[in-house]
Amino acid sequence: MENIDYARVFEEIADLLEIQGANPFRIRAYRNGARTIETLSQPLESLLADEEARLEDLPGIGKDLAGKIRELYETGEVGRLTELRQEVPGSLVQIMHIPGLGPKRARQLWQGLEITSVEELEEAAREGTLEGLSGFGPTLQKRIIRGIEELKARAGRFKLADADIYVGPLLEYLKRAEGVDDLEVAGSYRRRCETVGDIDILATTSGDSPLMDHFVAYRDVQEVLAKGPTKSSIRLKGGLQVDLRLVPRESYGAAMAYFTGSKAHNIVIRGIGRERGVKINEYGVFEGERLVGGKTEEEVYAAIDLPWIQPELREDRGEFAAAREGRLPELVAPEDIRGDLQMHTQYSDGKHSVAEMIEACRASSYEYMAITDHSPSLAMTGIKLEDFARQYAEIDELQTQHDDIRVLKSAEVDILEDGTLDLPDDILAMMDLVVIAVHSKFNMRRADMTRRITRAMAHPKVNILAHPTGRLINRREPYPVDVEELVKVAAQQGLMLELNAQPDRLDLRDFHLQMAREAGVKIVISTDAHRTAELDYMSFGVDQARRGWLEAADVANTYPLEGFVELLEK
DNA sequence: GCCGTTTTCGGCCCGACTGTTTTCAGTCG
Repeated sequence: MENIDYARVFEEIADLLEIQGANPFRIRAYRNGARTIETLSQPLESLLADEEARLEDLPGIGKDLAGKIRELYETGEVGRLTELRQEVPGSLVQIMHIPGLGPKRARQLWQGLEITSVEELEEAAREGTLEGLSGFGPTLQKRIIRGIEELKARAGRFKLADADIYVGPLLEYLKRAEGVDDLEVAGSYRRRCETVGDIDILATTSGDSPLMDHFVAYRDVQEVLAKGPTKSSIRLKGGLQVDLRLVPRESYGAAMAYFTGSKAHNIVIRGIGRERGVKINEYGVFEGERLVGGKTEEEVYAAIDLPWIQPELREDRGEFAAAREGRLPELVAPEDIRGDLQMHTQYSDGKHSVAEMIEACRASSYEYMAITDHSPSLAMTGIKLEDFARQYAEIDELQTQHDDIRVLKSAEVDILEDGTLDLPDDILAMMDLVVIAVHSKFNMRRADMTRRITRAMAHPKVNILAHPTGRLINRREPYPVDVEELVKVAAQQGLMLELNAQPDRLDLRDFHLQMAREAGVKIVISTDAHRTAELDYMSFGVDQARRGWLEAADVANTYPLEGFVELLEK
């Protein structure tokens, strides 16, 4: 099992304890433990195998949680969780994750109306039988129905970052099977979509390879859904479905193109093929019955007189015209990134100190970085007003110790309801750059929200608008806002827009990035790291940027320090 | 349930806001 699977067990225990009304600090201890495991830089199971390593040395893991980790490792389950599931219907956990509902209301539904599943809840909400429960007014009922609809729409889809956790080790395992030649993931995973439904792996083998047997024998298989000589399907313990297809070598490129998609992209390919008198399918390129290509993807595209198109662009969003006209973008790559422009420290809600964040950025060979703690209006999370001078003095002091990285003084300044900024001008004046963002009052009307943000963007000190739509993948819709207008204002005022690389934000969306690029607005890809390990989220930001057609020149933090600083001047 | 320059039990991050009520649960970061 992967670390995330261990973390999920602790999260589930925490959820069930919460419904039971257990001690909140005990609940938090489980969540802290889950967090520690999830952000561990090495596989928990390699620690477990290491005699020397002590789980109890991990932060937030004591004797009890360490015991439960070992129990899960050795037996595949945790007794306490099994007990809890008997005491509290496990399906209440799903109910608890519907926006507007929490542990108390989940328990209320269960004990008051014997509702234990999302289906029962939906029926009750639609029939209005929730009225009888105190606290369940008409607004909340509507919210519940909407929440359930959103839940269904995303059912079974994994965030790319979560899928990544499973795919790496699985591929490594599969490559160890005898006779495996090619092995690659296709599908939305290869296109680096923000979420993936399942994982499609294609392979070619030589001789009598045991690949399919090897595949279904993987240690993390929950269920073998199908097994045949050319296609097998498994469900992993984490719930992710993986299909493995064995294809003939001469069809590998055609199959790769076909299974990478998108569907819309493939339809265009086949259509152009038909115009030119060739048939293109997952087995190859055919003239009549004769196979004339398809060993590589290049051959497929060549059959319709086009250059190979990057998977991230294959959405039928202009890539065919660009390919025809020789103006496919040269997409930004992880190694182009020279700095990270949003991160938090212990001064606000970050886990690590300024010094630790600097060390981590130096380890990434960045040339520059910005410390952007939350402004004070975020209750108990934001940095205290009087701490800015102290933090900036600390940065100055640390800066004297390093000439290989420039530490920019900044803050993630909250945009208040009226579009003013949450910090006075004398504090803003101390900063090298100013990042602004919305963190509260999401339910404004679209026009009002747009005006609120553009007013904040008009402040002369502002450089970057962070996570411009506020959406959380699978959890929260974007607040209503006119992104086109934000892009226009950014272009007019020489502001940059952030592409937030947190795997559950990836905000802006790919098509917004394309829009910004066309308007000449520079994008910064920032991790918004709240701990050193999260600086690695940069790669997900780069994936998203590539889906948005961005080249290095479109991304401000690919510029050398001097060039980046010039971009700050408006 | 974890943690500790407190070694043994008390502290652990919480305040404003919203929808619903009339005292509270859930949501933000």
